[in-house]
Amino acid sequence: MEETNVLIEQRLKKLDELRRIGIDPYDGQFIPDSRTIDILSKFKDASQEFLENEKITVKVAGRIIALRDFGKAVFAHLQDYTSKIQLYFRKDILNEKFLLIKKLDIGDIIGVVGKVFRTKTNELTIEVADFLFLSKSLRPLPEKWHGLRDIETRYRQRYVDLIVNPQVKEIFIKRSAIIKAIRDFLEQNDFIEVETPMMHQIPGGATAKPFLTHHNALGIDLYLRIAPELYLKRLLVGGYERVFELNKNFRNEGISTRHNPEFTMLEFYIAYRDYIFLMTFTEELFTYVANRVLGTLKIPYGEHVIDLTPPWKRIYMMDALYERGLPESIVSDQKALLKWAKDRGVTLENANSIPKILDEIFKELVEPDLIQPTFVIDYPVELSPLAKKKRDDPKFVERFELFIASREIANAFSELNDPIDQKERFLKQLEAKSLGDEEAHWMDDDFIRALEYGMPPAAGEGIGIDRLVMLFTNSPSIRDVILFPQLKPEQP
RNA sequence: GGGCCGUUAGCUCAGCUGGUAGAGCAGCUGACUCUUAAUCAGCGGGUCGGAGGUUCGAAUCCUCCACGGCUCACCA
Repeated sequence: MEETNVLIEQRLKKLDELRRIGIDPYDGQFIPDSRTIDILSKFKDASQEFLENEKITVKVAGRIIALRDFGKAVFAHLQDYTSKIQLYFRKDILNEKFLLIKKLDIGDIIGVVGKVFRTKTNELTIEVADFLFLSKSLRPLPEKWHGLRDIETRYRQRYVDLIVNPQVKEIFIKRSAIIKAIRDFLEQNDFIEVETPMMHQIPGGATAKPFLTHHNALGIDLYLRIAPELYLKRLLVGGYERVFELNKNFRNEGISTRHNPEFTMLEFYIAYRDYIFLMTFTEELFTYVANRVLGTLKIPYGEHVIDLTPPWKRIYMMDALYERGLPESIVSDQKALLKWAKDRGVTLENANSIPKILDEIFKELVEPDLIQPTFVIDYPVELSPLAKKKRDDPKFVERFELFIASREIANAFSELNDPIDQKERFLKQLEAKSLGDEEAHWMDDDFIRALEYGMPPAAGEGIGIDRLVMLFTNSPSIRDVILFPQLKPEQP
């Protein structure tokens, strides 16, 4: 990027002038002893008299974000990771070093040594006794009131967004806290965290289109994983009874406010439990995280207030459909079902079977109303090739999806551990694949082999972490909770 | 992929039915030792997203393209 403009040239000139008098503004060594937020809170109530007597000297480092020049005195604001504090430079204190302030720009990173005092307007300020260039900024920052608004620039140059939009920085701090809380909760419940392959020879564990890559030395194609599920279940076979993995999945599909091609997923598996157990466990997990990160169970999201107080609503998928007026008498009559759905404006492009039609009806007529946390229970077996069938109704599986604010946040089921049933389900998926269903599951012979050694009965769940963070930070787009969302290249 | 909207100075934005580009902030020069949207005086800064077209004349109208946003479709 060879772009130059007057502003950059002026800064390059200052850099050159500094170097000519023997100052390399990238070569500074400085270890701060205070963070701005600690100074501000420690002396929050200290009077100017007290500060005058105590002569408290601090060392802080950070970025200059405002400069006000008065000739023989200069005010500035310095921002570090925690907050920002005012600096006061005086010619009669800094003497010849005061001239260096002419080379200082908004955006520069400096280290400062000085005394804490209060200005006439009562603002805690550092009277600078000495300062050091730590990094010269060559590009101008966005202006101070409007900041950086342009969404494209905010995503492409997130570093600038983070410098000038403090609320953006807060979101990612919160994201980190959420993930830490999840890990702590699972570890308190005797789970261990594992890492399974991200490069799969057979992409499995979800219905989705994978990314394809190639390993040169092995001479084979590999797929970026669409889910870790089948590997985590192999670990159940191996004897781990509580495992989780919290990391990226990759799906070669559309990008939207709810989809990024790489996204973060929590999957966890627990032996000797079923999906009913997981509903309560999920309520506990969410309330633990919400209490720790937000300090409340009532969280604002868009125009709604989501109440995470358990127990959450539970409804059978089919009952939800009947509640919307679907006549029970037509659910096994594909033609009648199609007509009923079409009459209500449901789009049915790929719905070529009864379960898929039901799924479409559900998405269009039920999901939008699922604002408060709701477990939707028991799905048609065809939609869930890795879940255990219901004992009393083999057309359905023991599965729930958790919806909050009309979004699917979690998906869980009692895991299918019957190798013969699993093999048949895979064969059915292969059939669908041969009929053109690009996203049907692949046969995974090694996974069948693992099940043949015996997998304990278990329950497993996946939680979309990005969507969870969206919910907890009141963010309308997934790009607001992913530091570097995927975009098309800038230059063609 | 479809529809709608957007792209003008480093940033935030004006720019009417077509007449050759503006403001604020930021920057530069100068004044100013308690300001905080500092103030005052002066100055510089543009491939108007790109390419074609219409026109005497295009930031403005038309076409195509690129990128982005929202939305629908697709999709956990």
